[in-house]
Amino acid sequence: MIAQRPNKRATISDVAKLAGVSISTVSRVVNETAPVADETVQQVRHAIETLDYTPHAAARTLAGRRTGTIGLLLPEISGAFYAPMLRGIEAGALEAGFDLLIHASSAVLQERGNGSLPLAEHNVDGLLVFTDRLTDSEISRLYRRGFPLVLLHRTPPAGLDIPCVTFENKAGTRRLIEHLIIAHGCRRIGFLAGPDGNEDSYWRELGYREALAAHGIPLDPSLRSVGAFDEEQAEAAVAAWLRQGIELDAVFGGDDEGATGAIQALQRAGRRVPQDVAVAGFDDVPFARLMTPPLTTVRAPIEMAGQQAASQLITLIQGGESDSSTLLPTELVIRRSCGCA
Amino acid sequence: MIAQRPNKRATISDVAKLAGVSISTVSRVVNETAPVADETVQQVRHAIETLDYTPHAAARTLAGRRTGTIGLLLPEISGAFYAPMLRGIEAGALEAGFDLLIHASSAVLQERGNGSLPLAEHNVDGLLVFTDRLTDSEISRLYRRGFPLVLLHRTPPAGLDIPCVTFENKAGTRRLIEHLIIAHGCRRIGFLAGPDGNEDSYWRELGYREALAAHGIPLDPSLRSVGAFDEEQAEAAVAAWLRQGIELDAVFGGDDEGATGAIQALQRAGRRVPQDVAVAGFDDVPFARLMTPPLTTVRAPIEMAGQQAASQLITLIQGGESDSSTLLPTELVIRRSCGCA
DNA sequence: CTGAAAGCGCTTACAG
DNA sequence: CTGAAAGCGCTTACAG
Repeated sequence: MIAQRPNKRATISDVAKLAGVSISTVSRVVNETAPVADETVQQVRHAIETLDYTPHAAARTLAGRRTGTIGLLLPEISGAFYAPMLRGIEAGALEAGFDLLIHASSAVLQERGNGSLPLAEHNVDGLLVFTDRLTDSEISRLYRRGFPLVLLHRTPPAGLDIPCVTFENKAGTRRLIEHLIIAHGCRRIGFLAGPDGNEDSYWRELGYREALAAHGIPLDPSLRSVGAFDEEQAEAAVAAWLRQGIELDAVFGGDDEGATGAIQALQRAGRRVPQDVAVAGFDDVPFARLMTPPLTTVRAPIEMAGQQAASQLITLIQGGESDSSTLLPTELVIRRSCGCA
Repeated sequence: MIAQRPNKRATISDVAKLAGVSISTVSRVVNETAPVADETVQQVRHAIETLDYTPHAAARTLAGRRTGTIGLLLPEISGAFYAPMLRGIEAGALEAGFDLLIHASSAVLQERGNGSLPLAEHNVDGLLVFTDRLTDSEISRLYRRGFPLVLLHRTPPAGLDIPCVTFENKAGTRRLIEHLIIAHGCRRIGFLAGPDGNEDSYWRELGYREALAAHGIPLDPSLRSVGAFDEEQAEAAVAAWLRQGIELDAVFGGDDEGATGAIQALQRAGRRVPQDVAVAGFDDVPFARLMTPPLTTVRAPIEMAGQQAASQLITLIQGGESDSSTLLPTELVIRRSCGCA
């Protein structure tokens, strides 16, 4: 068993005393916020070292009115999607010297017992919002307070000029579906939608429709189901199609997880992929190329999206201007699951 | 272009004024830290609501000497390993009402320009350390200050009584290797070590050796290479074995990423898995069961490890006692890559 | 280049 | 049950 023994820490006054200067001067050498005589700097530095002094973040925040931290609101941490996204956000935050506070709870911005919000104006200087859990009205409230906000994969509520960064979902999907149509002659292409209300999915569906329309293929509503960007749900959806005897020559999984589930269902039912049914995804998650067959998909710059979102947020925090909306390019990645050799 | 317009916020004094009470009273109703007359409570609550008041975290921290936040130090965010680990840590933190601050930089605990540490005594109440980047001496320094610390996948520097949580690496690996030996008659089993100095890998190697010894199989040093828990490095290592004409009837990838690389190298060289060479991993990452062939591996309770580590840290922070070391059980997961049907 | 002082927004004894 | 006051450890005008 281990118990903790508390311990006194050096403060700015201790340093000032030891160095024989005022705390203002210590603050100045620590922050390089005003010129200080060389000799004085040396004394202060030495005192800092011998006392192992480290400034107290909360005191700084309170006195200086900034936390040096950005917050991230996530729906939940799972799936291959998150690692690259977090890496990008971390990179964006760090390169500007900001810390990252994350909240993946489903109850985010729910009040806590003590009445404070888990992630709000006071522990972060701004918020990156990637979740449907935050309602439009909560977003409005923060926005009206002038609190810096950047949305990921989600457009702002009507009338609010909040920056958002998303992928070029529609064009990417359209290119993918057209490849299926043109190169592989597919005409009955199943579409697996994402979770309800998901905007990425909304645009992908538009791209899907455009591709069909452009090639004179009528839209068949029975070819639409919900995979929810979830392997299991996608598998169930495709299994249901198969059970109902719905003819398919391809299925677009909505994302790579959905494609994975689709492949499972197909193979389980004895269909060969891609010989009997082509399958394609979206994201190009690290595992996509390792699947059997390797997955044809649309590469989304997930990491870059995270980094850009973080950078934009920090620009806003620092009083700068930010683009109101960023659409990151996507790229078709052709592998074998579509039928290409 | 979007620019930010700042905005005034209500403070505890505003609330006190509006409610016609002192700030002490407001503090008491907000924190439920002392009995307050019902009527007063109502007035204060009402004032809080009309002013949309939210306590300032930094002020609370400064006055109350706690941040309500735990920090996490990671080497880098990548691989299928991280999502479950983060999920567990988040869960552990949240259930105790703590926030999570993460740092995945390689330069962690490196001083910043302003002399403050990115993650230290002042922005967090305790630290979860899962990285080799933090040297033993840095850990000692924090420990000596009485700063709550919990180590993940790493034992404390000699003499320091710091709690750590790890997997049952040795026993799990031994069971796995014995399965290869007993069920599949393997005798020339390649071992792919993790990154240099990695403790998980160290124990897995001991388990590997024990298994061989228990079955009278001599240790062949040429059967050891470094995969670094990385797909590409593992692939290169196995490719090198093949090129050198080293005979193998199985390879243990060190972890699932390593196993993935091994399978790639083997298949690329025309060897069938598992008919020609069996392959096994460690972790049972979400994708393991989806690989071709489905991967035989050792299931590590990654998410639980994260949660336990967070809980233990919070126990320490709250002045409680914590186990000095937690060894989480692992479980053999037999699929097809070992040769089982 | 340097210091004294006010103030950031809270919590927490101390009185009553 | 309630308030006045000190103090948490800094930053930042204001003087000099």
